[in-house]
Amino acid sequence: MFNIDLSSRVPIYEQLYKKTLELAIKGVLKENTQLPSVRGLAKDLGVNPNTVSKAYQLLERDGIIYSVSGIGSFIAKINTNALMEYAFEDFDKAVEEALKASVSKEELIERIKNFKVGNGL
Amino acid sequence: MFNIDLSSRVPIYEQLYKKTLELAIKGVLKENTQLPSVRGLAKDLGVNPNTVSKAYQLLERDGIIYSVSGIGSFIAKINTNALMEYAFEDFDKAVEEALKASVSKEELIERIKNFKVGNGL
DNA sequence: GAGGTGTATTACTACGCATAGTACACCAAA
DNA sequence: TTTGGTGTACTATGCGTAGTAATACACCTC
Repeated sequence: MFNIDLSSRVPIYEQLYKKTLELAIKGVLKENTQLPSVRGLAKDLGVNPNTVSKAYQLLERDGIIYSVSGIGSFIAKINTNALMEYAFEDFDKAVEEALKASVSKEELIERIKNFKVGNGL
Repeated sequence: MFNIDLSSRVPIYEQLYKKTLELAIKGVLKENTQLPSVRGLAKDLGVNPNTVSKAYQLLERDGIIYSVSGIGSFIAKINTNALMEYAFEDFDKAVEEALKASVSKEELIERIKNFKVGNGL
């Protein structure tokens, strides 16, 4: 559920943040669903509890989850539109870069149409 | 010509790499065009010569430029198709991520059509 | 009380980016 | 030949961030 890439240059806590957010957007994790405990998830992933804690704190700061001391962490009431905007964040940047590199909108659209999932790497 | 953002979290040498490649793709820098000298560009940008050197060495490794000791660095013979593939690298990643986050291709295409340059930040 | 939860703190290590300084080999032009 | 510019190489250092390690505390449930 929370696959992360330890060898990636993207920080672990950031991967956890994104993954959780992604699952929330997709609806896999619904409101009030309890997340794995800080220590439990850390053990599962083979990372330090502090790292998981950091991800959870960022998620709470941004209103994606809420944490209750002594109880656990849970998915918060979700504003779908706001979350969707987040989902477009990296996409917009990439589009901007491509356009600056003199790639036309039509080319980008064509590329999306022909896009096969699993191209990566 | 070589605007870079010193406060960005993207390494300077990587910004230089991308910027040079972008200019090569756009045709602003044509084959055999001489690039600024390592020391000269470093002074202009207010960075260390080693940093510029690193960018140039990566560019040479990837066949974007060629360097001649005692002379300078120049834009190499360009395989436009290959360079174009590079231009799509980040874009493809972003599309992949968006699709994984259950955003439809149609939504992405619509977003590109409505995209206004200068959205960023 | 025991054991689970989130939270906070301090110290430490590891790594990559960047700087600083120096040195060498090469080439072109005065 | 000398001078000054070029790329290249090397070592050392500083610095910020990520991550680990080890505690400790407060809270809740059973």
